[in-house]
Amino acid sequence: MAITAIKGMSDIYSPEVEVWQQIEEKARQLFARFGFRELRTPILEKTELFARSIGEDTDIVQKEMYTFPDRKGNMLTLRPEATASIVRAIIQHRLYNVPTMGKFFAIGPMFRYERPQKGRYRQFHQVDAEVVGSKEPVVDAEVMYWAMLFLEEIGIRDSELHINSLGCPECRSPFRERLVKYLREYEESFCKDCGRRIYTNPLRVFDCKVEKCKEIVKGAPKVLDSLCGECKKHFEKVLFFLDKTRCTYKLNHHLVRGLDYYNRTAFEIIASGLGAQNAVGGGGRYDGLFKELGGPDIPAVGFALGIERLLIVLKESSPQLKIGVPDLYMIALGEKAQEVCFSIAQGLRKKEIYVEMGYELKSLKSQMRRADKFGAVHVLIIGENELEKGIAILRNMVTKKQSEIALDEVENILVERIKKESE
RNA sequence: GUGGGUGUAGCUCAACAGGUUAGAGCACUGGGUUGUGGCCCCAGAGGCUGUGGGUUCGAGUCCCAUCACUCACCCCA
Repeated sequence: MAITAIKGMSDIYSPEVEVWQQIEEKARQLFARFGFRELRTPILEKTELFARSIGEDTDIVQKEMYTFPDRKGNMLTLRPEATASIVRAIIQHRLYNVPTMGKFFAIGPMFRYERPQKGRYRQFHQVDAEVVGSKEPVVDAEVMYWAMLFLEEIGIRDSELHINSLGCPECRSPFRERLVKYLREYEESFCKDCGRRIYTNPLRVFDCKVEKCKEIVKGAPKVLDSLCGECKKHFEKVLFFLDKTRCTYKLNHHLVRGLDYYNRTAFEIIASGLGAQNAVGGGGRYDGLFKELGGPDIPAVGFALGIERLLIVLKESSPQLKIGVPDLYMIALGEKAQEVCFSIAQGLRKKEIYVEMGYELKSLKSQMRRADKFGAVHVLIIGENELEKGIAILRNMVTKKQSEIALDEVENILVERIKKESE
């Protein structure tokens, strides 16, 4: 049995990889317009970092991390998300003191040990953004706007922005108590999972898919009604600025995030076609995380988009993009001709022209077929006859017109012609 | 970790209720007069039917196990 890739981890190759490149390129461009700087961190970190930031009791830490000892016995973990590493790096290098910084982005692989399914893989990739140093609601709105604009620019139109506020530690715990009290009254009626959730993570009961649970939850106290004055004001301003961006959004008081570090603003971007996982991205504010990780008390907001999920959504709507069509396809008939072809090809490539050539000395017919498969418009043919006359034949595959070009002028003429066409 | 579905050619799939050399389309290679592509025609190559057992005179087909893929649950991007 041949060796295959690890479960849940895939090879990305053409033509799909070109879509990846496009998405990444687009993200970089858009980040630049907003003043984000790239921050590349190692994909491996000390396990403790994730345990402390994501939360010891979360599923991610409990059962989804790729954790193993290195040769010295130190426990290491492949990052399951980007925020923790970025915050760690910012603290470590005191990047919060650099006045021109504060907006960071990262693009790269994340790892979670889960059973793969549609839109969920063990190695997956995220576009991640973090803004640190401001507690202002404008920032929350701007970050969400970035995400929505990005989706629009890569061609995803029918996505929904869901938003909620989780409050701060002060208003969250009284709310939690009230919620648990309410849920307990119906304890018997809940599904098995929710019965457990009441004690492990009561907020999660909100997004249970079981009908009877949904019914009960309708009457439950809402987070938004329990916010303290400050949190309420913050949330209202976030919505105010969001309105200014003309992004449409939905208040979703059932929205809960799975990581411990979130407070106040929480949001998710939902799109169809993803199967059971309907979120292409999500994020929120995490004002306490820096302090938690031993840094100064700095507020921050961020989010992540799953590239694989973006691709799934895109696949349904966008047409296949045409890629890699050579500017010129060169055909050589015979060894002598191949020698000439070879040097012309390299010369043209040096002048930034995409040249393909047939490396096998096959019949003209077979080489023409290959040229056609590449979709080449211009084909240059050199055989024994041409060599004798010191020329090459240039055929336009669309018009079917052929012309002769002197061999020693081939490079210049082609460069000129092809560059002119591509303008 | 739990449950369902599926494994036949590079890809998409056939093969009545077990029965001869396991087929088709697309893709691939060559050819249709000597050196000209697409369309069409002809030919060719390509499979230990995921793997290992079992039942049977006989297994792609039935049974068991195992692996892989896939979907869903838990949870998340």
